Amino acid sequence: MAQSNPPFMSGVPELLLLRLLDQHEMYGYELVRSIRAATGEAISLGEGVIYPVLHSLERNGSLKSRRKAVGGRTRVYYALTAKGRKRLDKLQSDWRRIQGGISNALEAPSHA
Amino acid sequence: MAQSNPPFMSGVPELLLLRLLDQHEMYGYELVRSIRAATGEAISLGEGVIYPVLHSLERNGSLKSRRKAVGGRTRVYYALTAKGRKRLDKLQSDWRRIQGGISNALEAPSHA
DNA sequence: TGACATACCTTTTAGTTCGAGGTATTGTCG
DNA sequence: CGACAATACCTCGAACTAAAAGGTATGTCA
Repeated sequence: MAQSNPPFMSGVPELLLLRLLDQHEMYGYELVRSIRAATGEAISLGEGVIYPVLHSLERNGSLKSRRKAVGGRTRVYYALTAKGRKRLDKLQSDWRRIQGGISNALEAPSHA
Repeated sequence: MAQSNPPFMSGVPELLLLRLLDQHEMYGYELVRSIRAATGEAISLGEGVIYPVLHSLERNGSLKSRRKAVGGRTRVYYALTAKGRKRLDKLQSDWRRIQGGISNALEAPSHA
């Protein structure tokens, strides 16, 4: 099944992760819940989305990670690098451009 | 090259086409320019995007088409069906949900 | 004639989200 | 003590789709 290309979601996981990690470092499992909370339950991303994106962002230098043992469990905390902050800036401006463009289009009168 | 997954564009071509055709019938080549205009130049979609989407929307019954000869040239005009209008409603509400969720996330204070 | 705009179309490519599945540890409740 | 939920990490395969480039043909205008 795997509805793989849900409308309007492309790039969203990356934007949200970078945005949340810009506030403070977090680990994967925590991010799953933070995304739901930060978006007011509007967007929910599974672990199968979060972890791959986290890994690819770390690979390309946007994030750095450190392991931390907390109460017997090991957590992998991620934080933004300078490159990650630049990437976030770009994504945010892309988002605003597209969001604005669509707003323009939707605001026009219907079935004129 | 074919930058195939540009951020934030998934579902956008379909939404814009349905939205513009909800105002009045149009043909492909015209839609290419209308999208640029309607979005305030923020979004530009090539014919290689428009035509396939038009065809798939017609195939699934969201659009109906009629050929029309205009000044020696043939144009294929597309118009929304009832099903297309329902599809537009759904996409618009999906868009608003996601757009709202992202707004929430972006509005929170940075690097707390 | 040449060049450009109009008007239609297809093929190939890239890549990303998603669900499902898998492992292991800790905490909780009866 | 045993069972189960929650925590925490991870991988894989499938489905979908936007984009670029390329292709055809006609009309217009200098």
